[in-house]
Order: sequence, then structure tokens, then C-alpha cells
Amino acid sequence: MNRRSSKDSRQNIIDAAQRVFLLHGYEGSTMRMIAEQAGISVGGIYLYFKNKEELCLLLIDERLKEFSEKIDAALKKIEDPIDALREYILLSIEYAKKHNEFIITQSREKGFTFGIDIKREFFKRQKEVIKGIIFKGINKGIFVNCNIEEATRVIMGVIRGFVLSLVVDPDNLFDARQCSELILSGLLSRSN
Amino acid sequence: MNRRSSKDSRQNIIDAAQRVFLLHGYEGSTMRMIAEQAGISVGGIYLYFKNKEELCLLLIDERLKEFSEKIDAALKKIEDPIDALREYILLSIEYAKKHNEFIITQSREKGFTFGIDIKREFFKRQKEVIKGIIFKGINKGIFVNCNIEEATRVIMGVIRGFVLSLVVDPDNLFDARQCSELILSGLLSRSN
DNA sequence: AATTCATATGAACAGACGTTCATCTAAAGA
DNA sequence: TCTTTAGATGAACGTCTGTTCATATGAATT
Repeated sequence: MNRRSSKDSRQNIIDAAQRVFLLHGYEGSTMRMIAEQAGISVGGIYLYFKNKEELCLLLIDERLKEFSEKIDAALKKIEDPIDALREYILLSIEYAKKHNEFIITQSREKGFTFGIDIKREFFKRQKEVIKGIIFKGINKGIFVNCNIEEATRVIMGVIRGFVLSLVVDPDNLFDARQCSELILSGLLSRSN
Repeated sequence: MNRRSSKDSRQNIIDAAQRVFLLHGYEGSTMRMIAEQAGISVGGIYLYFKNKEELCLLLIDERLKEFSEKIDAALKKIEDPIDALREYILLSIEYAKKHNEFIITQSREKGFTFGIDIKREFFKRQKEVIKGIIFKGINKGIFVNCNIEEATRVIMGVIRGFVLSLVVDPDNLFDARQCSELILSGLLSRSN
């Protein structure tokens, strides 16, 4: 039992948990698995985290924040609403490929409460981002004057469709580019 | 301990399981819960079903078959590919509202691959149905000449997006009608 | 009434999991 | 060198779950 920096140990646990949750999901991951991956005892985890749930919630929070920052950074550099929306969809789908496990996490088993506040907050913010892009597009006369709320829901729904397809039918994923073009031409384009 | 018809008891268990899985998901449902709902002892369940997994798989199978039959019956009466596709999407989304618990099923050991063989078979058949509609539409000159495989993937992805939204963000569901119009106009329509 | 049959019961079992905590130990400080 | 500190250990605990199986019981038959 070597003495290690508590900072390192904490990070080791976090990294290990990320890997284990990714492979096995929340319920399928045990603290023993995570401990092994982290190279620390199972009791040692509780020196840093209150419990399994807190550990997972922290990861969810981090990942979703990370995504939001990525999006903000990317959109800051894009002026054209068409390019912005296209970029949003593509980034979303790319991110989903890596972190879908935190979106479809066990909400049902915990009575829809597990991480639900974090996710709701996240969805709310993403919704505002999309609405902002659409609104700007309409103002510039690029997009049709549509129901922004509804268009936003469709876009988010489509991205979620990709997420779920990753999980249940990974051999049949639609093309991210074609999908963004569908939304641009079918939902928002003035060329109709 | 009253004597009951074994047939009734079996059905009671199935009905109860359906209700419990719907509310709590697979992992969140215990055999004790199901037994209570069915009005039978927990050991009594094993007189009819081998185990929890078999009970759930049977339900998944039944529900997906039921849906397929509904779809087939409805499409049999529709000649126009536009109406057919529209009907397909609407029926899918309506059914998802009632039975999404069998599409997003997760177990501790198998994660989302629980029941995956049944689901794969189901997806395969639905894919053929959609492709059939698109193919007919193209032949009649109603739909654009597109990549049928990819169009099918997009359609299935969009429906899955609705399914997942039901679970993680039920307050923001897109409108089924608008969505089917999006697909019709943005993906397949010759009016572009 | 006694026996058989069909259905049911629920305590007990085995296993698994998250968590606790008495104990340990190496490193740092006095 | 001795004491303190910081970090770690892992067996044990309590709880829960799926499943088993010895036993029970009411209805039907003899």
C-alpha cells in the first residue's frame, strides 16, 4: 500500500470509472471493477466519492459540459446559420459516438430521476443554442419562417435517433451529413 | 391458495409483467413486484416461466410481432406510397408511445444487447417494409431516385429519436405529423 | 371419507453488490 | 528514532434479487 498523491488517485478513479461505465453501463459496472481498473482498493474509492451514484453523476456532468463548451467554441467561429446548424448536428453526432452511454443512462430504473436534473439542464441549453441558430437564420431570410420550437424538437429528436441507433442497431446508422442536409432542406430551407 | 386455471394464471403473470416492466424497466423490476401484481406467489411464476429473462423476452417478442402485424394490416389498405410512408411513421410513433420499454431494454449483464436478436430481426423486417414503400414510390415516379438504404436508415433513425426522447426528455417531443412531412418533403419528394 | 390431482406458497438459499471501518503502512515531520 | 500524517486495504456487513423446493390446499375423483 503505497502512498500516492490523493489528486492522482482521484483522477485514476475517475478515468477508470469512465472506461468501465462506457463498456458496461451503470448497472453493469461494479465498484470492484472500477477499483481494479483504477489500481486502488474498493474501499479506497469511498475516500474520494460518496458513492457510485455521485461518481457517475460527476462524469455525466463533466461530459455534457465538455460537449457544450465544444459546441460554443465551434459556433463562435461560424457566421452563416446554415453552416452553424450543419456543424451543430455533425458535432452532436460525433460526440454521441463516444459518449452515448451517459445519455441513455438508466433513467427508467431509478424512476426517471437518475441524473435527470443534469440532463434536463443540458437539453435546455442545447435547445437554446439550436433556437438561436434558427432564429438568426430566419432573421437573415435564409430559413423559412417556421415554428422554432417544433423545428428544434425535430433536430434534437433526430440526433437522439442516432444515439439510440448506435446502441440497438449499430450496423445501420444513417449518414450524419445526409441527415443534416435533410433537416436543412426539409425543415428550414427557403428553396421550397 | 385457491385453485385457478393455469391458463388464467399464466396470463395474469404476463399482464402483470408488462405493466411492471413498463414502469420500472427490466432491471428495476423484481419478480416479487410482478408476483404481487399478478396476485400469485413469487415461486408460482416459475411454474410457468423459466426465469425473468424468458418472461421479458417473450414480452418483447410479442410486442414487436404485434406491431408488425398492425403495420402490415394498415399498409395493405394503402396504395399511395406517400400515404403509406406517412402511415408507417405515424403508427410507429404511436406504438412507441405505448411500448418504448421494449425497445430500450437494459439488463445488468447484457446491457442494451438484451433481447438484441429479437430486435435485430424486427429491425430487419421493418427495414424491408420501408424499403418496399420507397421502392414503389420511386417506380411510380413519386419519390426522387435516391439511395434507398440510406433513406431507410434515416427514417428508422428518426423514429428511434422519438423513442429515446420519450425516455429522456418527454416534455419536448416533436410532432409526429410534422416529422413525417419533413421526411416526405426533404428526403423523397420530387418537388425539390 | 380417502385419495389423487392441479395449483400454489413463501421461507430459505446462493450469489451479488454497495458500502463500512478496524487496521495497516509508508512517508513526512519533530 | 519516535510520532504523526496521509493514503490505502479488504474482510465483513447489510441488503437485495432471482430462484428453488419442501410443503400446503382446495377441488375433483374414486
